[in-house]
Amino acid sequence: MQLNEAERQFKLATRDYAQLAAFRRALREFLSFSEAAAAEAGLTSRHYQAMLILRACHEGQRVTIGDLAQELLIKHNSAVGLVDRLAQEKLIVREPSSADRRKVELRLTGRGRQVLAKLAAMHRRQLQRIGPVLKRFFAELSRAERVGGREV
Amino acid sequence: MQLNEAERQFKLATRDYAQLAAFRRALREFLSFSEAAAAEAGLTSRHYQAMLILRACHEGQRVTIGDLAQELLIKHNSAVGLVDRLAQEKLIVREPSSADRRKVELRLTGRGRQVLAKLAAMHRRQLQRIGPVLKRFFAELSRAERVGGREV
DNA sequence: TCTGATATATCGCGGTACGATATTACTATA
DNA sequence: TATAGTAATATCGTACCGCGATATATCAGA
Repeated sequence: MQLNEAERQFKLATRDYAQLAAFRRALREFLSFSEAAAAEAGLTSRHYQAMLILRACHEGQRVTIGDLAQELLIKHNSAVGLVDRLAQEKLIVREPSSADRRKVELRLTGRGRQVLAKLAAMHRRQLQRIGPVLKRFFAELSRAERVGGREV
Repeated sequence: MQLNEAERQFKLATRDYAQLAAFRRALREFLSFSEAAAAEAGLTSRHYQAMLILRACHEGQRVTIGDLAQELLIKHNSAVGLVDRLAQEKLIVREPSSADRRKVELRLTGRGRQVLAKLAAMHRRQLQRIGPVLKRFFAELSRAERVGGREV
């Protein structure tokens, strides 16, 4: 196929596009799995991610709405809405910080931890399944890098 | 930290949650990068993904709206809306199929290919950057798998 | 105590995916 | 060549979610 100027400049051939497309496809499949798994529990993937962040932090540490926003790469007002939804589902509770009364600390409920445990286990298994595919992708990618951006 | 029933059942400790959280964080960072890169060109990440699919297919092959929906893991009515937006931005054109007049074949415009080439190159570089991180994650994950779901 | 910064909350908007449905075109069978 | 059934695309209304703008409460420093 005739390459256009930009494609020549960036040294991209159909094969490279196919490789990138395959990676994105794998990513979509994982995210789609995540949505479906969460949906089984009546949640969204965002809910799962938020709970994961709460559970992953060290004991004694408390995650605030601001922390959550920062970790999820969303604005704090978006995080407020997310926390509203999580609290409504009785997955987490808001606890006003005693040290700084502007802050709201978030804690998983028992139900939250149980739902999360199941979801986390499912995600772990799924990642173990797709791991080899992604490993191969990145191996090819770094090989291409060594020979100057294109396979030989 | 005291583990609840579900966590014991699935053999999950705080460290495992942290690992999963770190992976999701890396994913979010990549997706966020993708959104930002697309936004620079006045597009969304979805636009990029759709164009990537059109460009990745073998020469002579034509992607229809149904194909696009299937590849993007969205419903066909969602794909129609996406194609509307791409066509409005003059990134692709609709071409009624001569073989089956129900179908609409999609083709990248010159502008579409140029924009895509730049975005693809940026994504490729970003993936080369984050590759080592993800490789390490999957290595740890498969190591944990071999010793029975938990690090020793 | 005044001022500016910080943390959370509220409100309305826009984008996008979806379900339901419509429209057009193809295919098979009699 | 009717007719029924299926397939591909399009349309419409709805819902969710992230965001910008703004408000309110609290903290920290001069």
